[in-house]
Amino acid sequence: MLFQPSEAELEILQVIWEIEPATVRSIHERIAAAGKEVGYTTVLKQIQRLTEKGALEKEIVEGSHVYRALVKETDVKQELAGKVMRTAFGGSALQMMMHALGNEKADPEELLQLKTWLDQQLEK
Amino acid sequence: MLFQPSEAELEILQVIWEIEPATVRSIHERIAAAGKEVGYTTVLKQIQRLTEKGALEKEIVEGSHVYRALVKETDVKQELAGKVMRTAFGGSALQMMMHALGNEKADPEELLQLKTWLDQQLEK
DNA sequence: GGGTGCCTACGACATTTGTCGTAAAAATAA
DNA sequence: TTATTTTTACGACAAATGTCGTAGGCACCC
Repeated sequence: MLFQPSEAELEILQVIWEIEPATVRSIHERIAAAGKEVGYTTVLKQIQRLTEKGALEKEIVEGSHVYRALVKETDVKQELAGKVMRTAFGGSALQMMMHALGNEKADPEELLQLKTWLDQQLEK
Repeated sequence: MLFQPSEAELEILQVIWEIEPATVRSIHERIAAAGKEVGYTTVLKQIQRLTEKGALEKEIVEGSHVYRALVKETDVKQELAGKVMRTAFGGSALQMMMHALGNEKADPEELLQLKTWLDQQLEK
């Protein structure tokens, strides 16, 4: 089974996918910049756990520790979205979609892109 | 903040939304029928916790206990889908969509329905 | 009235999560 | 070479989760 990160773990993974290879400090800074105030050692601990679980690998380059993801962003996200769709929306992408956009009026730009993608899918 | 059920809790909520008002036994049976083997008291415990948390209410009708949901299906699901969209897909419904359908070739029927809904959205 | 069974109430546990604090190790600055 | 500042390694904890086991209650059957 593919790796299913917890919330805090996913947050860290996202940063790593973006700036990989990353140091604990750089990751902590990103998280902080995103408005989430959490201690440095808290982030470190999560990173260590992710490494234990095999989702990250640590490499020591000239004394400093840098981390890289061992799980692919697409795979993890596909697993996540797929699981939600299956367990909460009976496997219906449409249902999931409607609930996701629900009340908030969807961004027109998004809708157009979605339409483009959809037309493409229908052609096949 | 809206109620955010854990996995096991959501599974029970789904059954209740469907057959409400429900008894512990009927819920347990549904879960079992769906292929998830879990003890009767396990389900009971989850139901009691959901009730404590205010997601369900218990009524005693002629000696037997029946439960009803106090949280709306739409609200809970909107919260869930919205949260995933925001935290994992940067708020992009399109991204979530593509990952959800990802590898598996999407069901044409689904895609058509989605298209219909989409066109409707675009008109507004 | 006593036995048999289903139901509910409760507590217990092992795990997982999210967060830190502290101490040891390393790297830097003085 | 000593202070000082960073970093890393490890527990430690409380809360949440998923699962049961056990003990009482009640209802029904003979």
